[in-house]
Amino acid sequence: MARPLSEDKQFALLAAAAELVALQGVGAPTSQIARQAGVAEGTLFRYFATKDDLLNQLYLHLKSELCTALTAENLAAYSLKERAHAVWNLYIDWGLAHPLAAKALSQLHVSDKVLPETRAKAHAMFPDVSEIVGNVFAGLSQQQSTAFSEMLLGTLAETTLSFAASNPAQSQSYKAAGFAFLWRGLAHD
Amino acid sequence: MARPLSEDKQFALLAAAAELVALQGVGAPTSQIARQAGVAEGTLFRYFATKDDLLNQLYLHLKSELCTALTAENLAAYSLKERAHAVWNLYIDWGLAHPLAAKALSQLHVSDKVLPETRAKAHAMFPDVSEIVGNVFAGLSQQQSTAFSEMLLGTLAETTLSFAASNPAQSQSYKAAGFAFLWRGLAHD
Amino acid sequence: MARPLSEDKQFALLAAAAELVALQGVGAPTSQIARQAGVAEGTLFRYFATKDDLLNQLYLHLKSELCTALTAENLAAYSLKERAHAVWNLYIDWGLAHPLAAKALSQLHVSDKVLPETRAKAHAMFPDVSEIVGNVFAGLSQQQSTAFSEMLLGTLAETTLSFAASNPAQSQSYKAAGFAFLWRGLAHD
Amino acid sequence: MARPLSEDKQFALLAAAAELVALQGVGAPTSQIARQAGVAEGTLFRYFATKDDLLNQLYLHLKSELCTALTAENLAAYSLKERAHAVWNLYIDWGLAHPLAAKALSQLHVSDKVLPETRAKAHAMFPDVSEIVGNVFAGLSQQQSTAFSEMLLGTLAETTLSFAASNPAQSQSYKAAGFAFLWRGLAHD
DNA sequence: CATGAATGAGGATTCATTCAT
DNA sequence: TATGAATGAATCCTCATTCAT
Repeated sequence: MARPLSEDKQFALLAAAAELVALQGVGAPTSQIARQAGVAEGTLFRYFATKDDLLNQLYLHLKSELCTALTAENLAAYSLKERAHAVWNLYIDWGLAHPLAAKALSQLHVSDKVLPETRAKAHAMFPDVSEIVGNVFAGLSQQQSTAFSEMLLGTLAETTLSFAASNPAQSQSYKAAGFAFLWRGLAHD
Repeated sequence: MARPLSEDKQFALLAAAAELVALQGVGAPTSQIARQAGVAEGTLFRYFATKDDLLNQLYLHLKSELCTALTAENLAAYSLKERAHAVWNLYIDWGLAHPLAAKALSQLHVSDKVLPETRAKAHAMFPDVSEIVGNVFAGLSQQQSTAFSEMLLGTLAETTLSFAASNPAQSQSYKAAGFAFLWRGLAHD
Repeated sequence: MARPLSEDKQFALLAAAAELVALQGVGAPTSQIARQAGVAEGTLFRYFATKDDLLNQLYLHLKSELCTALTAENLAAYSLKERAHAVWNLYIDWGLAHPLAAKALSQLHVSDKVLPETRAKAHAMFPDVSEIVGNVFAGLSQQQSTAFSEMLLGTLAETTLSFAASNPAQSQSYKAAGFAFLWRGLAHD
Repeated sequence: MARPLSEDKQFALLAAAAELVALQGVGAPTSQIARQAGVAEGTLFRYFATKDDLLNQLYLHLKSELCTALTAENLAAYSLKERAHAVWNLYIDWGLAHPLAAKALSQLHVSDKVLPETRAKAHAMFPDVSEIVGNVFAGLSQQQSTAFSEMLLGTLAETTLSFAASNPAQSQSYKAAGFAFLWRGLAHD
């Protein structure tokens, strides 16, 4: 076999895509992504069949990195609220540590280039949070309530993150405020 | 001296832009927007200097329509919570009644084509909600708390609206659930 | 109305396309065709939706020019053979007078970019030659015989033309030889 | 010293090229040809210096296969017409038996990628048919007449073959009709 | 010798904007 | 003022060919 497809290059392309998507949105040109990754434009298309494919894989890649960050600690010994709070903090901290990744993710979140299948795959990566989100809203099925709560959790975290990232001096306060809001909203205790 | 350019055409262009931005995102071609508005391609640029200008004006236009909807009723006589709930319902109902406008707005919300000045202008249109959002979060100034709460309110409403619009049969339940979540999160009573 | 779509430019594009298709085949780049026509590359796509569309329209255009050449004279007064011979000569003479057009036509003839509908439309432009092609071949229906004979006539003319064009000194001899071959082949008299 | 490159692979590449050129024209990508042949992309270029070289060798290869088919039988004992008819039938039958080869050949026939030298080499493979094509056309030298007649023979056969292949039920009738046309055209007896 | 990853020039097409009419 | 033809830079993607493994 000749040279194998380099994981380094694939990673470099994803990293370059994350950065440029964060800064320019999903309209970032493939030519710039390739240049930023240090490869020829044609090379990008050996790793990703189309630009849309790249965007979908980037979404999975970033979600998977986020997922890894969230499951870093073993929280089994803690109370529900403590676990929830720990995961919330891990999320915000991940976003603060990787602002471009977080920004790229929020761009992809609202892009119709990311297919429903991809979103489903990404969703499946995350551990079950139905315990955390808890209550069933009146008039909604268990499933509908959970999906709705999960989405609220996600958008709350994204908003909190953007405030925390914009005001580094207050980031810890926004982080705490966001969790307080969430936890009350979910009507625990 | 009266405005020399037809207000009808300006309005038609904004309406066309709203529809196409809702369906295709901010990448919707100006040529299609012009055609949908029933004017020539070049005419669009007599009403809006650039495409970015059109997008910014569209943002203001939609925000202003939303604002009008929210201030339709005189709520002075009601309690704080009743007023808040009424405004929440007016928001969701406006979104359900004008799904394309709401969708366009959420596209513009995340677009970097909409300038900070435009966002500030739009924000200034809305009445003060500091009373409604209430509490000050620990570690944040009054101003920071209010800005944060307002943003949480906005994203909550947007998320609620998207669920309500996708499940018309449950739209009332989502609307109620969203408000319940918000009100608890804001820690009133 | 602003400037109308210029017939001159459309014609220039078709002429440029004919020349470049003749010299380089249907793979001739649109950028070169536009340059040769003296217009910007984008302009080509205002006159022809796609390159394939251009090729199909070019086919019709050239066939129509050929058709015009063949029907220039009123031959009603002549015998069948005289009429056939006159048309044959008009064909070869047209090809000798417009070698690039003839060459382009033979490239398009074998290209799968030219759709069956286009071929049908072009075929319909030509006057009925069933009288000229005459006989029915054993085992074939009238319709099959005619289609077959017409095609033989066409390829014979194309071949004759290419020999005549390559040997200008003998062009009249090839022209006569080709007709002699055809007329005997068709088993008239 | 034996040839170092595998004849199997060379043959597989030619066969793959024939099929893809038949179906897609000379624009068929080398990568697809290689894949179809079961070898790596780069391997193709160890057997053929360039794509054009491959196309020229393919032309020779197919012409040689055709030539073999035409000289399969010993026809010395038959009359001129019988021999001519037999060869004609062998041609058409070969084309019906190997439709992709025949289609590829007609694509190559009109392609300017096949060099004059290649065409000359291919022509030299075929036995002399000057006896069969017979007559000298008025105004043309013996050599010119023969070349012209040979070309007419070739294009007639190609046209006949395409009709026969498209209408399998009538293929024998087209085959006979084509020969009748040719024989009369050549003005024998 | 075989492989297939890497390359980058080139191709068709789109689109915001200008300007002649 | 309204029009829409004209523009050409920019975009995504293809592909013949090279060369490291």
